Amino acid sequence: MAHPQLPRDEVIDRLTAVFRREGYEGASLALLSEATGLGRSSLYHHFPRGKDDMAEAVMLAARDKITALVVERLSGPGSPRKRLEAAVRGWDEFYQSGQLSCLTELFSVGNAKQRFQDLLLGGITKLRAAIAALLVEAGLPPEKAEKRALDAVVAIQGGLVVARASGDRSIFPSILAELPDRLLNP
Amino acid sequence: MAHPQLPRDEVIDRLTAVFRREGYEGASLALLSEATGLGRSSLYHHFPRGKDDMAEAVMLAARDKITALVVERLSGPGSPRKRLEAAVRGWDEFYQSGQLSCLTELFSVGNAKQRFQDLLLGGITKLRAAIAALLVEAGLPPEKAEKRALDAVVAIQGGLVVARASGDRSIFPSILAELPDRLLNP
DNA sequence: GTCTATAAGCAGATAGAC
DNA sequence: GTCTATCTGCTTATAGAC
Repeated sequence: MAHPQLPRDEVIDRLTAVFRREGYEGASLALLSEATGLGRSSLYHHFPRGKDDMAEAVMLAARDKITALVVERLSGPGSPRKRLEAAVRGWDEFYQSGQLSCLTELFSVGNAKQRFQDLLLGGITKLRAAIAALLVEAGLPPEKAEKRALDAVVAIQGGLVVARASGDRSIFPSILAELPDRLLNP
Repeated sequence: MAHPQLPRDEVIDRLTAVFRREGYEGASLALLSEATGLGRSSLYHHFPRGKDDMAEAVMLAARDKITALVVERLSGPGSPRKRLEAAVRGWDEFYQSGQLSCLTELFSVGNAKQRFQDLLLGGITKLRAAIAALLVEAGLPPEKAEKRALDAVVAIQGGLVVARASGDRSIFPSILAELPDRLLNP
């Protein structure tokens, strides 16, 4: 493999798959190298500070993706229910129906926690805010909207954990399907 | 430290703390040795297959603890609400109000996943069954009871993830506090 | 049951050729 | 932009003294 010129986005996608499967500590340079088809030194060329830089790039790309697939749909045009349903499809796509684990989870353990806590907190905060704003617009009192927004984030994260630990692929889609009614119910 | 004769249960508690903080891959023998005050070789004396054996002992001890603190309380004497409230106190104690992460989460990633998936699945299944049985006894139709039992497990796991990622200590206790009403409501 | 010493291998990381 | 070769330190694991 001489000059494959794999585009950066594709490289980051493959790195993301490894971090999701193995966790931060488990994602060794050997695995990351194998997944991308790049030698270690090539990885260091693209990510000078090594694994740290790769993890950061993965986190930023995930944030952008969840912003496009979920957050922007929540605050886009259309009725609150339609927007919520669009966001639900976005979550399903982002987590591939629960088969993929969440980086939030994996990057909040051990060494990775200290480095990425700010990013994690920011991501969760924005997501909660976008859901709450939609629910207020749908007519819920602000306090109730905040509470349900947190419930939604908790249900999604918990759904991913339980789905993975149970090996049951139906759990996550079923949680997502119930989300609109559960949130919008008066 | 010559012959401290630390009881096995205490050793396992200290190992548990490391696995919870660092994850399976992040829990190195150096950290495990430091936490227990035992040299590497002493650890191998107690756990001949090394880290694998330690992790297994930690998982089995956690299963026993959650059985005593939660599952047995759910199926114990008293009204369903009282039993549920007792179980909620058990969860709070087991997770120290959400400050501790769940082994379910940490052991369902990478290498650890293959080795411990059976244990994880068994634990979640028993917990779901115990909650569902209590809800049926409280008058809910079986299907609804099953669904709410899953919701409860999801809320707890998700609450731990979100609490840790947010660094907000109030989230987990607040989820626990709402659980009885949320589950028993007709 | 604990310790010291050590082995063998893999981790992350770097230098320099092409 | 990729490669090969190499380095240092840490990883798991074992042998054997006390």
